[in-house]
Amino acid sequence: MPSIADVARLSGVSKATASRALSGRGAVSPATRDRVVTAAAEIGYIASPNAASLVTGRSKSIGVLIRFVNRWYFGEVLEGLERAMLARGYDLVLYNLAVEPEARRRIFEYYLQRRRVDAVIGVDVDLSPDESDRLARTGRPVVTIGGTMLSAAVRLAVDHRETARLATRHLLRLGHRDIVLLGGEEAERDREGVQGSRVSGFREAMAEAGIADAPYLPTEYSMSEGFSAALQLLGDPAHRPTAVFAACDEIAFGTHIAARRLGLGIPADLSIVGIDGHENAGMFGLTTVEQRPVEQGEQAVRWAMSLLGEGDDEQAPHDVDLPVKLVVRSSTSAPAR
Amino acid sequence: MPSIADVARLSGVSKATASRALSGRGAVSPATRDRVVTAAAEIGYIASPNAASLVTGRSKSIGVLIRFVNRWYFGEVLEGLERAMLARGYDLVLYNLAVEPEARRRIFEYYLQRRRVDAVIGVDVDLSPDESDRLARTGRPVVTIGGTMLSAAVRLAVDHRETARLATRHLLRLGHRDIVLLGGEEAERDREGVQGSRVSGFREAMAEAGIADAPYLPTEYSMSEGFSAALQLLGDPAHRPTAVFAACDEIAFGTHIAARRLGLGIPADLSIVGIDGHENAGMFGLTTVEQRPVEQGEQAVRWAMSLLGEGDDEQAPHDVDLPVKLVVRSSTSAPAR
DNA sequence: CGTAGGGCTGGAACCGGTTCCGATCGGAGC
DNA sequence: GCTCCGATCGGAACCGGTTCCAGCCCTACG
Repeated sequence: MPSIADVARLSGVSKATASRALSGRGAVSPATRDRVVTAAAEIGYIASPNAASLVTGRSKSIGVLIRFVNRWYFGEVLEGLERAMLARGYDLVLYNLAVEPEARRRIFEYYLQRRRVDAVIGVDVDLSPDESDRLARTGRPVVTIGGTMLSAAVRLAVDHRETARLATRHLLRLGHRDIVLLGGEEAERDREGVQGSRVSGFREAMAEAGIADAPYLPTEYSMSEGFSAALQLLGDPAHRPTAVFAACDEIAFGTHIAARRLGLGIPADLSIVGIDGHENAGMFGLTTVEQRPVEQGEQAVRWAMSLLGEGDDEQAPHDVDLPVKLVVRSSTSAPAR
Repeated sequence: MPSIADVARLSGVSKATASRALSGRGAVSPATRDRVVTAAAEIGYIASPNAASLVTGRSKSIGVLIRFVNRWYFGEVLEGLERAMLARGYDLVLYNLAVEPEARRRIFEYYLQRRRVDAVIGVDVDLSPDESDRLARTGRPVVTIGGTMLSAAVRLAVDHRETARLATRHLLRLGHRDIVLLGGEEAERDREGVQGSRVSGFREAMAEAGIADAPYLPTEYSMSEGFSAALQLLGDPAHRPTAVFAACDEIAFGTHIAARRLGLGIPADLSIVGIDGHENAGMFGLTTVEQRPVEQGEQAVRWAMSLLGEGDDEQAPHDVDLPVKLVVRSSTSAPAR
């Protein structure tokens, strides 16, 4: 492996000038810069970021703390993060928080402390005050997409409350009154304070329409859980709602399948609206409130770069509202009768 | 940030002894080791792997080259990789190959060359000879799960041909003769040479039963593509097969949904068998050949460690056959009539 | 009692970069 | 012609570890 000393020798300059020529910092005459650069190319020299990090304190890598790694939304965000980092010369170091508590502790007490990453990006993770504190003490800039991270300098988030209102109002406007929210897991209630949850957005919109305490069924964010919950909910014809608001598209898919299995036509007998903009939404003709997870990842990297002083000098804001968009397909219509 | 010099000073020894005491290499008296260790704990010292990597050449991180990051199988493997690396003190550096060619080139020509990772694990990636060569020249040990990587020292792979045979024979044994394979994308034919593809396993099993040139429909490995392909395949009652062998579970799900939409009962009018063991297989009652992607990831890390000399001294084999298992559920039965 | 040998330890070199500081040089300004 | 200044460059220190090597002490053995 060629080192910068080899480049220096080959181009007849000192290590110092070779470093300056290659990094672009400091004054070097155009002629010598040329010589150094061609020499480096000739022997295939590539600087070791590890060595550089010792003195600069920058390792050209970013840690990603992610809530899951194997769910649709997270895979998409990860794709965006990866792509954006790759374009800027940064490595992505992955820390999955969906592990047992002991392993999670090690992430905060050991991995994040060993000055390996220049910044941390969180993806929908909820940190305890202690974890947040430990993260803050590393002195690294922190960006987060959703979740609760007290130590984040920049927080990107979709307004869940508003998103839920959008979806709910769409159903209300079509004439539905008997709507059930599927989703809104227990845990989400804890996050209420931060941004407002999907549950409260749903209930607010319903309340505006004069319907108090609109019902919801806690469900995990997965197709199979949505399926079983929907089977239960829709099984009794006497108490069947005319519309289901699924807290994510995968729940909506499960609901869709359950409904058809029960012989219900969609949207004839049941309207369904989801949240996410999942790639399979089109296949189900699902009306949904789209978010753009890949772009969310890219944007998170943009702000992380800005915090690291590698950005386009835009001032990083503290809070960014991520856009969502209602996309109407064939799964919603006015209720029968 | 405390450095090893701080630890040394506090415990009254030299940097050299402190290093020996903490790393466990070299002779240190139990008494001084104790002093050093407690001093380190007291000031919260954590060694910088970057600094250590300079002299040891080991950075305590492993690069993961992955074909996709946002598909079920890959998310599962990633989970296993992450968990296993975390347990052993290694960082996971992610390189997603599902990027434009220019970015892909940079991964091989730049990122993998900057001696950041100690080893590379590939997940179902097909490397060009040039890419393989570049990877080999880094001198890093390489482990791969599936795919084609010439430079891999250890290759874990399910026997796709055998897997397809298993699934096909299951259908044949139930009495099906009219079976169509959904999947077997174009690209897979190129990989024929390596391990035998699902297509050829299917055809061989069919040929054993006296059916030559059994039909298959190239389809991308996704639910929505499976859905449209199945709609097309099953739409014409005159040429409808009695069973579909889906090359992956997501295609099987799509087929399932398409079949029911066409009013077909499963398994009454159509049997379906898939491959993967997807978490949603249970929901669809899908008969499938299970593989264990999380465990595959864990195993890949085990062998990488072994190649790095951190393993349990087992000799790393060159080829490992990953186990699969036929799980029969309600989506298959004898054909009607 | 002398010596060999082994256990422990510290000094110093080193890994591969970056950056501080001082030296050199050439040209502008007087 | 002399001074001054800025551009350019090299030497050396430094980042935070690891490891080579030499030296010390102590014990075992002849």
